[in-house]
Amino acid sequence: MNIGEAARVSGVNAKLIRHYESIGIIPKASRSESGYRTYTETEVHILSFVKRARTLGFSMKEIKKLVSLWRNKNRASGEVKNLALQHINEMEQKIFELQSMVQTLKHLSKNCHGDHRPDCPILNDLAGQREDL
Amino acid sequence: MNIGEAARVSGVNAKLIRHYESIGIIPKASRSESGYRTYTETEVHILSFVKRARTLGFSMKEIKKLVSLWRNKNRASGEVKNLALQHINEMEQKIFELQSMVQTLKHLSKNCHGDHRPDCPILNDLAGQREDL
DNA sequence: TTTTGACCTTCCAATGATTGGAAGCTCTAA
DNA sequence: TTAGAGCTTCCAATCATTGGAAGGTCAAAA
Repeated sequence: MNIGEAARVSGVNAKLIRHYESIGIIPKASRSESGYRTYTETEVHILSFVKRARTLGFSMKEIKKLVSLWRNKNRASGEVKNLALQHINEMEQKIFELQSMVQTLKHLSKNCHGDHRPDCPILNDLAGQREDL
Repeated sequence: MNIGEAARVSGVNAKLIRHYESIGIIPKASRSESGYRTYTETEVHILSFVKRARTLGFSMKEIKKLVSLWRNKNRASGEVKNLALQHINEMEQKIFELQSMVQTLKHLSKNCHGDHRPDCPILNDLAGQREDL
């Protein structure tokens, strides 16, 4: 299987597959006589694994760890769980921050006429003139 | 006021102030005889404005727009409001995505022993073996 | 007066994840 | 044989920020 087909099957585009290989996320692909990368089902499986982990918001650093844990038959589930729990915490923190920003901006927007008039509570806030919240 | 003091007052570090100047977010600072950047209250005010907008999650591109709207006395509030509303939508979308990831990962973690045993639902999911959700 | 140390300057590189393009080689089908 | 799709490598850009190196400037202490 060439890189193009591996990309189609795994859902990770060819450019990214080469990149993942270059930074050591996935093992180096074997090559055909002419130098083309060739992939087996196992390797495409790893690519799908990476794709899924990205969908779940893991960083490439974390994914590197997860892939190695997965490839290690004697892995302990504790390490994986810790990684997941830590990742959940980070995401929940991020959600909290975003919610706080949304709340502030919604409030400011509600009080902004949003027409041709120049007075704008949003700009006023940014300029340091806070209104009561 | 030198860049160091401007950084202290505005809360934007010196390195970043130079960077903001170089990409045109803030106007070029005037210089002392020896070439040091000098800042007035007005310029520090702009820096605080940028800082606050970053806190609210605006991109530098959006902030560039906001700064120019702010500096333009004849600005219409409509444009600012649209920018804010669009930004709110993007953040809410991001929150939704994060919440979905958290939900999935929490479920998988709950069913993971998290000990020395090798069986791990999190890895199983990543490897493509979805359990019922 | 010299020296120390804090502060300033510019420039270049790295981060993280991905995307883009250029230049060139290989394969397949017409 | 040639067109074009697919592959190769390498280098650069994105975004916002941080880091370091190499060197000039300023104020106060020795």
